[in-house]
Amino acid sequence: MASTTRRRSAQVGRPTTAEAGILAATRRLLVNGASFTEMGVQEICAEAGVARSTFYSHFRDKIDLILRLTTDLTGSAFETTTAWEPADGLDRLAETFENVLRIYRDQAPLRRAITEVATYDVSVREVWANELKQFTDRTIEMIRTEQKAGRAPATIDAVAVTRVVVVGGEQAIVDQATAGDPADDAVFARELAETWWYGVFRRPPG
Amino acid sequence: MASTTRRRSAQVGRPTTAEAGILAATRRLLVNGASFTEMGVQEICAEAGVARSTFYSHFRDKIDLILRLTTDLTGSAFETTTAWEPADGLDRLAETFENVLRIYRDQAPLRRAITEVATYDVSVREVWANELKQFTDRTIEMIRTEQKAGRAPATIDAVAVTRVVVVGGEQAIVDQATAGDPADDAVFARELAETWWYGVFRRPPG
DNA sequence: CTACGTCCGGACATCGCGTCCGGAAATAAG
DNA sequence: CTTATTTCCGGACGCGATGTCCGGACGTAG
Repeated sequence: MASTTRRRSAQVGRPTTAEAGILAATRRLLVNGASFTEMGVQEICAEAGVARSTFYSHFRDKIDLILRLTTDLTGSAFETTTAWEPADGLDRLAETFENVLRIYRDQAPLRRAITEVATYDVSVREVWANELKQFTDRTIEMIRTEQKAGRAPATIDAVAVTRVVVVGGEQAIVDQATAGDPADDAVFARELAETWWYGVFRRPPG
Repeated sequence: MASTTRRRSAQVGRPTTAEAGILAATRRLLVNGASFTEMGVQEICAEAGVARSTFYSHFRDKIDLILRLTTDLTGSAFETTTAWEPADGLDRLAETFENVLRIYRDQAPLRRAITEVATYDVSVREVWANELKQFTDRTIEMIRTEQKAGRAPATIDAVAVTRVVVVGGEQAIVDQATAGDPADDAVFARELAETWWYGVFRRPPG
């Protein structure tokens, strides 16, 4: 419980508070390739130079920790992608994916951890699905607009194709960011952009 | 150690051996929506009506169990997809995806469990990646063939676009199979097929 | 009957989790 | 300086799950 009469310690604090230390240590361990599921609280605390009991006075459990970490990557990638719209054209779409890929490379370990936990924990899965939802909604809207303007075939099922685009695209980007060579990022981004462009937004009329 | 003088029991055996019982029980629990990571050995044995010690005389640990389960879905989906080739055209591709979706719906719980464990266990991840590899290799080959025949643009980077197609496509199918309405399967399959067809195999020349 | 293989049931050590508490250290208020 | 308050340490505790081990029951094949 925070005091009402005192300001919280470490106001501009050099002596990094334990909570921030734990967050940073976890990120560090993830960057080093550790699996979040398999790393213990003990291990995290050792890396943070903090007592194990201190961990539990800041986080309810490991799920709470990963959820707190999730907050850090709100926006960024989503903002980048949602800035693009069909009128910007194919080249700008490829550029957008290249930027997203850059962001994903930075955040890769953390994103990996989140999807990792999301596969078996409901609360994390829900948080993550919600992050994707805003993106899904926007894509559906964009496709419908293109259809009304006659630039995309009216026969496209916007909802179904959005599943292909968002779910599939996200996974492909994650895969490239984790397993692919950074030198190939530009080529990959271009291919992803062209596939979507000619396969969806400018698909030839049936 | 198996006897050399006696044949192994249960040769055609009705009295279902404990091992098969455990395998079946695990599958049953997965179908009921349980998370493999979160279900204990105790739980599995209770469902199988088997002593916990018996589990360990058949499986080294839970990873061994999931690996043994993986064997069950060799082929099937892969065989179905690799049967298709570009000469068969768009309609047949849509049909193929519909079939794959049917298979995935049957195997969904097991596949979910495997990808679940694959996110944090190396051995499972390797086995799974190897399953996908044969599919990846074939796709790259198909695209190159189309390029040589002048039916697909020579500018396509076969390796990069295959990542988009295989990794992204697999995930989209899994998502539709787990979260999508079965009634929408045909529409989804059609959209996936058209996206690939016009976005990759028959992408307009740059 | 005997040898063998399979399974049960329970004991055991071990480990990680989450809780709890007394006390040290640092810091701000009086 | 003294005191109150916050933060953290360090360790104890109970709990549940893991993986190992063993004695013995049971059925079956020689």
